[in-house]
Parts: sequence; C-alpha cells; structure tokens
Amino acid sequence: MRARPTMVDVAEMAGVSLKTVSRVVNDERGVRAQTAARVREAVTVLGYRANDTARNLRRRQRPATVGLVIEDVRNPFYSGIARAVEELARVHGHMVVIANSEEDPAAEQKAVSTLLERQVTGLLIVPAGPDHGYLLDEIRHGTPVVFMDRPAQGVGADEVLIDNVGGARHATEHLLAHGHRRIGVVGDPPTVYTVGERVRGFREAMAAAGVAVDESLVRLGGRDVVQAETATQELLSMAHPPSAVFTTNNRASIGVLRALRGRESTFALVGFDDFELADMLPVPVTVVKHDPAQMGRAGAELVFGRLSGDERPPQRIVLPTRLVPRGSGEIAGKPGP
Amino acid sequence: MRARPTMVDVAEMAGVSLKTVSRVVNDERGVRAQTAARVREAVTVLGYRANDTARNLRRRQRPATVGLVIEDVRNPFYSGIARAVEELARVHGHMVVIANSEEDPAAEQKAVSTLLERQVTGLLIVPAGPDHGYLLDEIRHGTPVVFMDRPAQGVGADEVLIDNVGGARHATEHLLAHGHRRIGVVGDPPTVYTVGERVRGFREAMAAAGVAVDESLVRLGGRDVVQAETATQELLSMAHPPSAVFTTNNRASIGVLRALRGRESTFALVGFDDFELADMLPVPVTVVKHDPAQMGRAGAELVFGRLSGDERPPQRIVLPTRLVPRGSGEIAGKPGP
DNA sequence: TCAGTCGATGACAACGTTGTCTGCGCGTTG
DNA sequence: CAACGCGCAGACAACGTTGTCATCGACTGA
Repeated sequence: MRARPTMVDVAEMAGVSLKTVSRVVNDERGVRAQTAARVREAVTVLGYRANDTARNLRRRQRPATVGLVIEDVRNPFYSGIARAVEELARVHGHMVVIANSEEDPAAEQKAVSTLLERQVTGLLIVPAGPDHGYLLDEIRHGTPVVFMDRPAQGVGADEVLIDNVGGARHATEHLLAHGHRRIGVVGDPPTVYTVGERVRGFREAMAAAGVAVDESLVRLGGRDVVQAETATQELLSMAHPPSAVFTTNNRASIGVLRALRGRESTFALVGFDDFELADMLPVPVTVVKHDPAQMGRAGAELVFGRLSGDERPPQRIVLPTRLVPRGSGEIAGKPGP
Repeated sequence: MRARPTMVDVAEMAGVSLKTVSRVVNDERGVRAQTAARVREAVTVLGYRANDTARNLRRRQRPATVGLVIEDVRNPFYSGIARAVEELARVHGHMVVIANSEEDPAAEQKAVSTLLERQVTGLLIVPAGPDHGYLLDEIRHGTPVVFMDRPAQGVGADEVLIDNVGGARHATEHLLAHGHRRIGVVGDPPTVYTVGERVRGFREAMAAAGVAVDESLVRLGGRDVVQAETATQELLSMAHPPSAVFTTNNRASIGVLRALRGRESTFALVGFDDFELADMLPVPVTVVKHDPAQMGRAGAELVFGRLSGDERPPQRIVLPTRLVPRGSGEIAGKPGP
C-alpha cells in the first residue's frame, strides 16, 4: 500500500520527461505515436491516475463540483431536487456534493463554508436561516449561488420558488367550495418561509370568502410526522373540531393521516406537496402538486448558465402549482363522536 | 468580480509575510497577539478563505470527501443510505459526493473514475456491474472501498449486505403458511444480485414445502413501478392467476398495488423492503423490513475505520431482515372473475 | 559579560500538475 | 548553402499553500 504514482513515476518508467507524460495524458498533440504508446503503457502498468487537485490548482480553476445544501435527502421533495440537479450536473461534467442542513442555520452556514473552501464552482441552497449576507463576498468573487424553495435576504442572488400563496389559496378555496368553514392548518413552524407563505395563502382565501379563521385550529410548529400526528390528535379531541384541514407539506399530511387512521371522527384534507401513494389510500388525498425535479432543473440551469457567462440581473423563477382533487378534500366533516 | 484573495494578498495588507498569515489562519502558535489581530483584520476585510485544494496538495492529503455511488437518490432505500452516510461523514469532518449510477455499469465506472481523480478519501458503492477488478490498484494505493447491498467480484473489499435469502424465505413461508400454493414473483431482472438472491430464497422455501414453482408466474425484468404494474396485469389476466405474489423490492410492490387497485380480483402480497404508508393502505402491506440507515452507517463506519488504521481482512457484514405482517400476506386469493 | 535560550518572524522549497519557452534534428526552400 | 519552418521533446516557473530552517532581538543565568 504505497502512495499513488505521479507523472514523475510514469515519466521515469517510460524514459521521457514529465511534460511529455502530461501531453499524453491530456491528449495534446506534439508527441510521436511511438512515444505516446510507451507512456500509455507505463500509465496502465503503474495504475496512474491524474490528480485533479493539482491540476485544478495549476490551471487556476475549480473542481467541477457544485454544492447542494438541503434539509434532508430522505424527504422526497429534496431527493427529487437532488436527483434533477445531479442529472444536469452530469451533463455539464460536474459532480454534486450534498450537505444536509437539518433546517439549522448554523449547520447550513458551516456546510456552505466548507463547500466554499473546497472551491465548488456553484452553490444550490435551500436556505435554513434568513440572512445570507455572508455570501456577498463569494458571489462577488464569482461563485454562482442559487436559492431554492425559499428566498434569502441580504443577497441579490438567483431564486427558484414555487407559488406558495397561490397553491394554498387554491387548496383553501377547494375546501370552502365543498362547504367547509371550520378549517384547520397543520404544519411546520411559520418561521419557515414556505410555511408562512402557505398560511398566508390560506388566510387570504378565507378572508376573500368572508370566513373567520379560528386560531385554535391553526397548529403550526411540528417539525416531523410524529408532531403533526400529535397536533391532529389535539384537534380531534377539541369540543368543536375542524371539519377540514390544510397541511403545509407532505410530512404534515402524513402525520395527519396517521392520526386519522382508525378514528371514527374524521375531516376533509388538502395537503401541500404530492407524495407517493397519496392516490392509493382508503380516501385518496387531494393535494397541491408541484414538481421538485423542475425546481432542481431550474436551479441547476441557472448555476450552469452563470458559469458559462450569463450576466443577467438576479432572476426569480416562480414555479406553478396544481390542485389535484382526489377525494379527501370533498368529504363532509363528521367530527366528534 | 475579481479573483479570490490569497494569502499573499492578506500578507501584503497586514504588512507581514505569507507564512505568518498561514500561521494565523491555522491557529499555529508563535505569533504575537497584536500581529495576529492585524492579520485577522485583513482576512475579514478581504473576505479571504483558505483554498482547500492548495492545502491538500501541499499536505499530501486528500480532500475530506467520500464518494457514494448509488442507483437513484429518489428511491427511499438509497436516500436512507445516503442520509446515514452523510451523518457519519459529518461527524468525521467529511463531505459526501453522490453519484447516481442508474444501474448502468458504464456510468458507475465513469463516476468512480471521476471520484478517484478527485482524490476522494473513501468510496461507498452500490455496484451496478459485476466486475470491479479495476479498483484493485486503487485499493492497493490506500483508498478504502466498501460495497453495499451487493457484493463485487474481482476485489477483496468490505461488503455490507442484507440477508436476502433469509428474508425472501420468510416472506414465502408466510404465504405458504396461509395456504397459498400458486405464488408468483414480480421484480427487477434476476441479474441484479439482490433480486437473484431473493428469488433463490423464494425457491428454497417453495422447495422445502414441496411446492412446485409455476414458472409462468415468475415475472422478473421490470425496472420500475410501471413495468411491475404491467407484469401484474398480465398475471391477473391469466387463466390461472396466482393466489399470492412476492415482490423483490419496494418499486415492484408499489407497481403491483397499482395494478391491483380497483380490480375485483386480487391476491395476497408480501414485499421485500418496507415503504412509507405501507401500513396505511386499504389492505396494509406485509413486508420484509430492513434498515437502510443501518446499512449506510455500517458502510461508513467501515470506511472511516479503514481511514483510521483498521487493517483487518475484508469484512462482510450481513444485516438482518424482519417480516412485518400487516395483513396483505394473509388474505385469501380470489383470483379471476 | 557572554553564551545560551526563547519567541517571533521570514525565506525558501515543495506538493503534482500545466503553460511557456527553448532546443534539437531534419527537411524544405530561395 | 544558409535560412527557415516544423515536429518533437524537455527545462523551468508557477498555481496557493505548508513544513523546515534560518534570522534576529531580547532575555536568562552564571
């Protein structure tokens, strides 16, 4: 288990100079076929592999790698993004480094710092914290940064968002149209941008319909399926439970469904985010659907566009949502025993 | 948008030598507090960030990065692995580069090559192709390689597998115990190692029970949900459809469920791999459960163990499976109209 | 008082690679 | 036949950093 061979080793073995090896390895012209063959022979015998680190340093270029900072790959929304980013990156000869921020601003900033020291050529971030002024210098030094799913303050960078307010409004209107008036909300803390926006869309639709929001039915703050389940159980055991619920994301939807299972009492449901098997459940779940792959692609396209010279002012792309009625939004609420 | 500042720029601004900046940046001792303060000042003013590429080259060490080659992050099995690997990597100060091999040996080999040129310190691979002799040199040069989910030929490297045969046997025994005799199989091509093993477990259990396998009920080859759905439809329209089916992975299970939906005819089902909401479906799905996170952790532990001097001979870790009866394995088949 | 020690700092080389420049031998051309 | 061009090859510097060694002044102790 000795160290890796370098060009010097190859040169020595082939009886040529270092530079000639470099020429052969990089398919430069100006090497006699016979010499090149000798070099290639030595390369395979020694198992030589170019050192990308040294190459990049010398060429003053960065490793062909983009950083992707997300909350958790296990969430299908993020893995959908990740996959699309990876696909586009591959087309552009880049690799993807994934960091999970765990929704923690400190972890996010640490990850970003490490990625930047690693000299990534571009950065795709689902921001956890609000302020990203610390990236100003980097952007000025030529690293394209794209924020996905949520905007970032303190920086004028590209952003890819979805129509949160519109989607939530549609969801709420759907429930209102089916006669629901006591509508609850279950989801993550409203400090998360998307949650705030979706709740805003909910309130807008309610206000437009002249229906007052019962604040005791708004249960935000859960961070995972279990907490959404608990919140739902609380809703169900109220004296006047909601007849319908809007959930702010797929985790919350699933938590609600778990709480509802086996219960006699139930309520209508529309969830933000589609999820696998939503249409296969006993009561198929009506959702506000959008396309994570589209978000990943749009973000990656922006990054690689910037890398190849796109100098337009910072873009804000807003992706559409679509209400997919499957049944759960149309059932009449029969709350309470 | 000028180039990034280097230590030379910082040194110039602080009126010290390059080396002093290096000392401050690396928290080496031997710098007067006052000098250090001046340097730090210059660092923040210029927005200096250490160049990990140059540092690694000089120190003759590799970037603290491990490569993870999987089939598709969108599959929860792989994203579960990815997340666990990332978590352990973070603990060890490493980042994770993810490459999707798409089950294509050529793509896998290309990804691995790129990762190695990038000087990753370790490699976690879910192998797509069978032969990995091309990694022999690398392993000899000191790059720890761990194969996950499937073994690799031609190399003596660490492996983390699951008890495919045992799990499949349990699944089949469960179906046999509930009176099923005409049992079908739906899944990926048997050339995929895990599929082959799981089918072997199925056959072993059938043989042990003295039940002949009707080969027309074995439908392997589908690579995604849609193809599994098609295969199932074919099974259902047979003159003598199966009364039960064993699926070789979560994609196949979901395809089968989709085909079954709304159909009058049905059959019992046990699937390999657990999946979200399996317990929430109209007929909760009985599965052979195992833990992707455990696999990721085990793999990562092996890599980081090797990196810190573990010299044991190549390990083969086999993770257990557990049958989770939820109902779908116990229903009586009522095939055909 | 003088060697010896110590703390702070800098000069220099080196990591593995590539860009630039130079040199050599040979054939072509005016 | 001198001059030139061309194909091939190597010497050397440089990328941004860190390890080693040298330097210098000040302080210590006998």
